[in-house]
Amino acid sequence: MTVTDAQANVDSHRDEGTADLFGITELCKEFGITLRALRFYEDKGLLAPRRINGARVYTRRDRARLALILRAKSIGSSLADIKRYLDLYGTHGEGRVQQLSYVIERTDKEIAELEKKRGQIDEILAELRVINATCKNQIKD
Amino acid sequence: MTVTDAQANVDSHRDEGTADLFGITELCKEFGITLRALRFYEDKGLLAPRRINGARVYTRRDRARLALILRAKSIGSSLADIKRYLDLYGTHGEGRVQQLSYVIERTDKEIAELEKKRGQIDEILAELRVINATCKNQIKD
DNA sequence: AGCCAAGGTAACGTTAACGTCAACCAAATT
DNA sequence: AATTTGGTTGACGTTAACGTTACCTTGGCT
Repeated sequence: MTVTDAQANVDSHRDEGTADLFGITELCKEFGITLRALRFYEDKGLLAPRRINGARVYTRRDRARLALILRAKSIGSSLADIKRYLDLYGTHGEGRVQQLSYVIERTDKEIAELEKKRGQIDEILAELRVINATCKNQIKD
Repeated sequence: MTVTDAQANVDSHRDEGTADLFGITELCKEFGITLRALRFYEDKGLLAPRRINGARVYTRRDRARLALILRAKSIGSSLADIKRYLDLYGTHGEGRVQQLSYVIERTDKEIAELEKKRGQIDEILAELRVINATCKNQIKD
């Protein structure tokens, strides 16, 4: 993931183009989740796909949000956290100064927390590597 | 967290010395968890403190295990995962070759998963930093 | 002896994140 | 026309990880 990739991801959150559209089954298969889960995220306000004749239709923007939801889930964030998190996308770009500074403040905090979490992972990794190395030494004799 | 620290942590999992002992309230306050939670971890087989006259008495080993439990929880591991995880500590050192290679295999897998998780965090971090920088640019005008 | 704080078990309640029906609709196929 | 396919909304069930309440026990203090 390069900086350019990250920029592209962020950009796609602002995309509303009708170019690529996805059905619910399509999206579920792509991300390996169930229909129920995807609808559940919508109930919780994490997604708001268009409706065509009642059926859900997802844009690239929705798809990007879903990707973010799943990434955040995989590192242990709750859906409630993720919702607050998602609100940071989309509103920036044309906001007033007050809005902008709020987003800056929020992202600063989120960044700090994520870095802390990464630190926890590194600690566990260090311990696991010690165990791993110890075993390999033992087996060498 | 240096390599030496990690080694010390792993070592303390093998310590059974009666030197430092802790009561349940003491331990709970130190780690900021409730009595219920600590007892719950015991029910789930993550801890097995000594009993003195019915009351739980924790050793440094138990304390180290608890620290690991909480670290793992903070990055989104379930208690069931953590249990399997904890089994990697303690059995290595005097095991037979078969046991040792099993531990090596398991730690290899866990390490891979943690590194993947770390990658997910880095991706989210990259996106957040883009948003953060964008806002700061906007506000500069 | 009487009491209280700290500890114990047992059992029910709660929240998050879905899974699992059941019943319905609408377009496409046979 | 009937059926299959793919979608919809409830509504209830489930699992994990505790919270909460109720009710004993025990060592220490006065």
